[in-house]
Amino acid sequence: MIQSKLFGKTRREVSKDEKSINAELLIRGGFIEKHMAGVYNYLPLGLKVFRKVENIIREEMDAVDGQEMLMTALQPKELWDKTGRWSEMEDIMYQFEDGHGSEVGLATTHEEVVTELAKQQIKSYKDLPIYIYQIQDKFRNEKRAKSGLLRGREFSMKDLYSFHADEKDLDEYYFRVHDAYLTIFKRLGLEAFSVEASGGSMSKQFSHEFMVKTEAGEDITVLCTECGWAQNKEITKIKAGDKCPKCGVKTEEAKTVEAGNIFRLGTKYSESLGLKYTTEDGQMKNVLMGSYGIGLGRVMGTVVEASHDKDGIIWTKATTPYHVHLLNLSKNDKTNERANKVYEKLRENGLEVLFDDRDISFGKKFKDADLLGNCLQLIISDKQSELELIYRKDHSKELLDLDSVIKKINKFYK
RNA sequence: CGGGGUGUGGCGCAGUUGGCUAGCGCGCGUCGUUUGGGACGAUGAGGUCGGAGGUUCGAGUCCUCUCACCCCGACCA
Repeated sequence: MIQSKLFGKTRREVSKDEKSINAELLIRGGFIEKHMAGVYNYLPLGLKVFRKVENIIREEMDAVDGQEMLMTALQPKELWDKTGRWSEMEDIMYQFEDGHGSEVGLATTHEEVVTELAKQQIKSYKDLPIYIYQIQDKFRNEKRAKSGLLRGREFSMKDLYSFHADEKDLDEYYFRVHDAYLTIFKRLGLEAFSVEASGGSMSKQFSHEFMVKTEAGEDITVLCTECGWAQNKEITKIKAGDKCPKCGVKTEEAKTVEAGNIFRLGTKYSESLGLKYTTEDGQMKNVLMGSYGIGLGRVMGTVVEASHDKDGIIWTKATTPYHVHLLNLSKNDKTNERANKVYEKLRENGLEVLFDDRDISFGKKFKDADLLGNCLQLIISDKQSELELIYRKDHSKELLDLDSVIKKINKFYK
């Protein structure tokens, strides 16, 4: 991408109302713009990161046999009345009359729709188990939107729903998804760990939340640094400083952000919506369900919260918008020509390149490159015939020829 | 939803006890000089001061209502 043509300019300052680190850096970098409280537009650069997050999640959902589909956001009141959640969720659900006298709402989550759909597809034990997911926008009228992408009113979420004949099968799959989630966060470059938490209104059993340590977090987790035991402070009987119930080592408390959450729903929704299947010996039984969510924007915001410095964002290898940010510091025709060739050559080698061709001072280019936070920067100037590869994380640098640069970059992302 | 705060060119801000043509910095346009860590000079464009109503000879400034946004809290599949 040629930076002079990029839709999305960097800014030196951001509205004083934007208090969270993720919102400030993402807005300053031109990744997102705020449309209203808790509602953000994704500009091309932001979408680039978003897609990378999305693809990793998609790959791992496919790997646990999830089938992707897309459900509606606009839904009728009648459906939600069947589970009682129309009135239960009236504070947080956008509900309105459609002008023809029907009451409709924007989905906060999709258990109702997916269960209705499943009723048409699941009739027999032979149809089970089955796993379906979608990546779609959710709407929640949060009383107070805050923390940039971490708590929005409209946000994209991957939600997976599983359907099972018995508890054992549900449990097995639940922990399979649990591990898939850990893989997702690891691939994204986030240090996430799973935490036992309340099932809330979704489930009587423990649910699991996937937490990332950061000051911007809204949750407090009590955890053991030794064996990985962790519980949300809301439910735990262990106080920070107590001995870990599993291994006896002292526990501690940490602020965390919940990047994902998985629930064993059991028969809660199948009962209220009448989702049954026929067993091998001809009985009718309720289907057991699980639901599994990850907020994509929240993940993106969490990466920024967890990985930045005074100069800007430091994207992880998996989330970097471009593999390399090429900075041409020269205004000399010959060097410009060289820069164009380097740009072409990098792209021919399958690399994603952001090329800063703008007619501005070098200082700005450096500042912007650090703010945007691509993992690697590549400098071309009159000063040297070689290229200078800079690692965003620690600003270490090395002088290389083009072929070596390509090798280095490929190795870096491997 | 309770408490607190803020709304003035795109962004950040100043604007005195009500007074003249509403300023400054950044950004943007044009011209010139600059080029290894947010350069400099010249010049130009850009505003119904969040909105509505009121008080007054006169309102960015005072009053009432309203909207939006931020912070703390409550809430949060």
